[in-house]
Amino acid sequence: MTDRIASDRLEKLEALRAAAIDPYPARVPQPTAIAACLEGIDARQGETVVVGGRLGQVRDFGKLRFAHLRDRTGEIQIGFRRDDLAGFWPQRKLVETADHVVVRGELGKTQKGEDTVWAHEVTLAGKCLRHPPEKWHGMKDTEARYRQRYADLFANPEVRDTFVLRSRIVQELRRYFHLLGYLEVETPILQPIFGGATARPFTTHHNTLDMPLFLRIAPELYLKRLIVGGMERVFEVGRVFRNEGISMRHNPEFTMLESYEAYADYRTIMERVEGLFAHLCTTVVGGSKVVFREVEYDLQPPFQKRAYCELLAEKNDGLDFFDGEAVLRRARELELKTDGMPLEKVANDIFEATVEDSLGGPVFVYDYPTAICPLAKQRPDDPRLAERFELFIAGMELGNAFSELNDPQDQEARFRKQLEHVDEESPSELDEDYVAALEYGMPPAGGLGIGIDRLCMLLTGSSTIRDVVLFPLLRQVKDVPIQADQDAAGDQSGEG
RNA sequence: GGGGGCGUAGCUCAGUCGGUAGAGCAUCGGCCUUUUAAGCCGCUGGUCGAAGGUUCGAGUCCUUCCGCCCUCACCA
Repeated sequence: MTDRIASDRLEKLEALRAAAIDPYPARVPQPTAIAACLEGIDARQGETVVVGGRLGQVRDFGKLRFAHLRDRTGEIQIGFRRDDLAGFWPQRKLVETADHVVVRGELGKTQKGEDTVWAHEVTLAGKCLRHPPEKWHGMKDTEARYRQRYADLFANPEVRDTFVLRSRIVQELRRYFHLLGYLEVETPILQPIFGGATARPFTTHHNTLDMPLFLRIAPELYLKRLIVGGMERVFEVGRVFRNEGISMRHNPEFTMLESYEAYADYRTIMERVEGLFAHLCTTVVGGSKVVFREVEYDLQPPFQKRAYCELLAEKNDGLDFFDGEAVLRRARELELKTDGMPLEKVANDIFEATVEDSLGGPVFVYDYPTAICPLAKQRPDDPRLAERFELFIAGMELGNAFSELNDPQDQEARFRKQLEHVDEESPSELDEDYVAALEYGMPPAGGLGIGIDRLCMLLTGSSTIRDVVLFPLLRQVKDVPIQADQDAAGDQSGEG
């Protein structure tokens, strides 16, 4: 038996059909949520209920069998007694672990006092044809878990808990912005010019327009066009795509929150971020403390605030970001690449190499050098610095925010400067339409970007991004054992 | 892309020095009306990731390839 369709389960399927039982009926009795059945159950003994879900381990005593039934809301034991199930009894063994069933029965208890639905009518709702993962160890193989998340989800309940939590995090994040009067919007994912971040894009092509397109690396430039248009407070939660490496912190497509608020600056946005974390702590986390990679973090605002250049100097023997010679010297010490790179990028690499990992946080790192912030407004008192901050927690960059540059001439000049060092990560052309938008006048505004996946990692205690992404990108394979054996599985081709 | 590790039954895993391919669970058969990792008895189940090589003999040693994980690089 090398095929993954279990032959014994196929035989049962055929036996069911022979007994005129549809293993995949179009309609079944509508079940009520198991959690609702459990509510006040002690006062409801003998009440008839209908529950539905996937069948757990069956414990067979000949004329009596037990199994647990799980739906999205909870789990309850089902008791199958021969004397109550004259019609179903001959077929009882054709319905087994991992099948979907709907059971009509009465609420009761076992001799040991466990809440149980004593079945009077059993309807097979969907037959499972594959061997389910092992009952005790669950599904451990990480590759199989990611490739077959559907099995991971029912074999490992904590996986589902994580994604329920993720859903609630996003829901509460939306609610937080709605309460502040923000409007949720959607902007193009297919973009003729990519911008708003530094990253290699995915490329695609529109046939009818015969036009090359990029999958967005950030929604930033479109959202700020909306600020020009007078929408004043907008946010978007959406997928962005970066054609880069995969790691515990990186998936090629990930979810980003971006928000823009007119008449705000980066100080306002710091308050917004602190308010967001406070909101998430009370509504989702149930406290301000989270444990991530065995370290506890307290997310109670206010957060620590540290100046970028100070941190750089602290960790690098007083290094001055703007002292080119010292920067190159230090970069060589750290064995960082320097050839052909702009000095500010080298200096920032030093920052990332020496400072970031030590930022347990939560900490706002603020006032980044303007040279590495092409979309942020300069500090009026020191144009070398930009009004920008990033939020670090657990050494991870979780958020990025700035006072948005709204001077169209300055913006165009900075775009032109970017084009001097063209590489795969830089836009290939100047986004003239964005400059045109700014020329119509954008109010001063504060903008924010938060990596939702990383936020979820932190709040769910998941050490890898793949545990908060339902279907992380994996290399496609044709010949691993996970694929059904064509011969044994019959005609499995295509989905029509 | 660089470095390290791993891949054995449907699932979770052993497999010693190179010498007949193993266990538990699941499945199947038998007993059992209060179990909950049910229990007891019996059976079945293998392309040892793939290909090649060394050897009388390879799960084990060598080479190449595939996949996953970890780590570094880059980013959020």
